Amino acid sequence: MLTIEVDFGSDRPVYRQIAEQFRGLVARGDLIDGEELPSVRQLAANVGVNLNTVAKAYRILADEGLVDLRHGSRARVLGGARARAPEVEELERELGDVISRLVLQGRGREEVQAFFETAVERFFER
Amino acid sequence: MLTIEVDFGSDRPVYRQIAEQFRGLVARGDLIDGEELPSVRQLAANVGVNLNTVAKAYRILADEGLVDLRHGSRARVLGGARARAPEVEELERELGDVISRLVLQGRGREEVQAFFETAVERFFER
Amino acid sequence: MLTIEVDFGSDRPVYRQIAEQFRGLVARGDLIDGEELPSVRQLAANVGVNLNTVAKAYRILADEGLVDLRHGSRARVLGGARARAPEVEELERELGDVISRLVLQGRGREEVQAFFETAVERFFER
Amino acid sequence: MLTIEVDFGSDRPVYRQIAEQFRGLVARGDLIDGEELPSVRQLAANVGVNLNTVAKAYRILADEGLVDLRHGSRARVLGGARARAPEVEELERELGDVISRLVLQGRGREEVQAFFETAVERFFER
DNA sequence: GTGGTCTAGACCACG
DNA sequence: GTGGTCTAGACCACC
Repeated sequence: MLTIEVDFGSDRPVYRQIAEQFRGLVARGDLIDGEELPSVRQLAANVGVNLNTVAKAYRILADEGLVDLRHGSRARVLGGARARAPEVEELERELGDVISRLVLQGRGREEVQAFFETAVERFFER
Repeated sequence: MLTIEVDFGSDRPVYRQIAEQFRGLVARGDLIDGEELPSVRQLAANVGVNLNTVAKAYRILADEGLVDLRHGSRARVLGGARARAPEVEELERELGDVISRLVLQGRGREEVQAFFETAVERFFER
Repeated sequence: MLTIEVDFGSDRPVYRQIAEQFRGLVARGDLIDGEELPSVRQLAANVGVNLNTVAKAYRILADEGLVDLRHGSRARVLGGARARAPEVEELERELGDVISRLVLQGRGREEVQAFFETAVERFFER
Repeated sequence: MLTIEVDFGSDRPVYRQIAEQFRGLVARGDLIDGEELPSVRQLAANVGVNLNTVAKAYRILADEGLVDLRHGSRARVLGGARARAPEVEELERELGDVISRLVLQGRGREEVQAFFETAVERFFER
């Protein structure tokens, strides 16, 4: 069974946390083309959140083109998935803020680089 | 004059966008110890938002230890400031999601690395 | 129903008065782990202040780690809460000034002691 | 020369910090009946604040009946000074909040008592 | 003139 | 229905 975990203490909305985790699973290849996602009810019960919250997460993934959502049948991962809008600018802005915060912690350029490399390794080698 | 820009279409609250930009300016060294920030009213007028919205952004920066906010005088950058630890875990999670999105755009490991390196360069060499 | 009272004549801001009273209720154990606070709107109406003023008070309590503030659901008291250290020095200074004022009212050392003991009793035995 | 110190980082207004320190000096008997306070200009220069700020502090002390303020001559300590309004309720409220904050730090009744006794000792034995 | 507080009221995000 | 964001605008506290 898939492990989805939610941090209720976080200020990131629950539905985003869920969507984000599925995005990660698809990006990593842990969920592949045609594979079924848990049903909304099942996942909601497992995670301990409202049905609508899970439904909202799935809708986001569908909007991004990552899953195929149909009435009556389970949500399925869409294979040749290529995320929707390029949104590169937003990613750049987001990265920029991460760098700022690392620098304000007193880290220099090399340390920031190292932090990034570790993150990439962790992603690809797991 | 300082350039602060706000995207009203974004879902990130305006006050956060403002705080984030100042954080960047301080991290980059474009704003240094003791330097004055624009007055709340001035900036609010320039950016085209309400006074309270700017005030909220300044309050965040003050809480992070980046600026000194005092009654009756302009807000000033705090020099030896080391921001309130922004929790490394959150930065890691945030980075992880950026990687996911890059991968879902079809980028491979090298391309992700390159994207990060470009971001770091852009930050440090400007 | 919770009783929160505000003195509009005081020079202490209303939002602080509200936060202070909740702090007292939690410290006294009148509000315990998991218990719900009144909704922002409800309390605002009861006390006769604006919604934002109450929200600001709740935000302070959340920042101190005393309550859990979450979108869509009521604010709740956080149990194992240990408030953000309020800096002992400040408490000492504050106490020092209270002593000065008591002395200037003509009270001697024993009377000051008695005043404090009464305050402690009142706190713990109610 | 009198030592008055101001913490610009504090959120307590400077004029109050100054008034508070004089109040302490009078309560402790370090400043006695008829004794002269430094001139507004002198003190302002020493402390590094605006003339008006010191003047405001002196005005507060005068309003409390602690000093005699006259045009043309130095401010003098008033001997049989008995602070103005009894304000006992405010002192009680203030003490109550100090107790709350100590308790929220995890201190029990005895520890709170001890904290208070230490404060009283420090005041009277210095 | 600076930042802070508060209001009334609209609209959004979340669960 | 909950808390969050933002506005327009008034008034206060501080220096």
